[in-house]
Amino acid sequence: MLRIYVIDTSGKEFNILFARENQWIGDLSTPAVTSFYLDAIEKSIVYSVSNENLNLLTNNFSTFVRYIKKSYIFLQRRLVSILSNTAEQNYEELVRLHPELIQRLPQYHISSYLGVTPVFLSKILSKRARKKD
Amino acid sequence: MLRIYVIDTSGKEFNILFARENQWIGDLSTPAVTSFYLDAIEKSIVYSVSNENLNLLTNNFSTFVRYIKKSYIFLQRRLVSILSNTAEQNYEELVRLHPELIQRLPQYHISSYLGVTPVFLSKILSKRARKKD
DNA sequence: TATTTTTCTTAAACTAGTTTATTTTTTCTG
DNA sequence: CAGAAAAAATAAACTAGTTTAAGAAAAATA
Repeated sequence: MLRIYVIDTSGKEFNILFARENQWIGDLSTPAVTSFYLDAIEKSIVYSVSNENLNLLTNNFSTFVRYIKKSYIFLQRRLVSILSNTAEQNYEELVRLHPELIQRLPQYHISSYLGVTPVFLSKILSKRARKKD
Repeated sequence: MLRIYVIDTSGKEFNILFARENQWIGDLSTPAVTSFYLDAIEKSIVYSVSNENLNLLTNNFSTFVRYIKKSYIFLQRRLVSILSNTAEQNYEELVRLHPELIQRLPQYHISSYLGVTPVFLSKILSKRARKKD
């Protein structure tokens, strides 16, 4: 399992994207704009595509177009969620759409993905647990 | 000038993207996922591309790839800003990167873009004004 | 220009989320 | 399996952002 994250000016990390088996992950922006870091959360076998080969793909096939279109939609959806929902709602959505991530990732990676502190996610979870009684 | 926005479950609008003269705007997601609305903020002349023609572009040329790549990077950057900055910092960034939007749009469209209430943006502005004395 | 409508500001009480510190639980390592 | 290290929970004091409501300013319209 891999993740892409950024570090903001205050040194805090934010997870942007996770990748599981057989998934593509990458960053299309030029390094100048923002620094994205790629990190293996679990032991992984990774194949990489050189920039030249990526350009060949880009120019000749619609695979890349489909990939980036999908990524775009995913990102857009995430932006909308983060703009319009509370962290609690976003957590529920994550449980609903990607339960396997919650099983597999340590809590602090989830909180970083949701854009809240680990402490606050823990609060959300204990509230959730109380509710289920 | 155009905008694309969503309406969340509680009926609140969030601006996702603005388009000025000679810019492309659109939504790639299928209607099933989320409803995006397109709205002209000022009197505009708009040209549209049919889905079939868009597919032709997509398959044969790299124009579309460049466009979507750029959009993706823009969106990603916005997500990072919203995750890691306060609304005040995001406003300053908007002033720095897109001052023309601030001139041109009513304040409530800006606040909706930043993901805060108009009331809170007004607070930010008055604080800013006090600082400049 | 007077009037109506829309946008913006201000204030006060509230809720969501942060920070820091301490304790408990879980996981890793010898 | 004991001890160390890492992750998670809890609490308390704080800050960022919301909500509601009322008034002021600006823009549109007659």
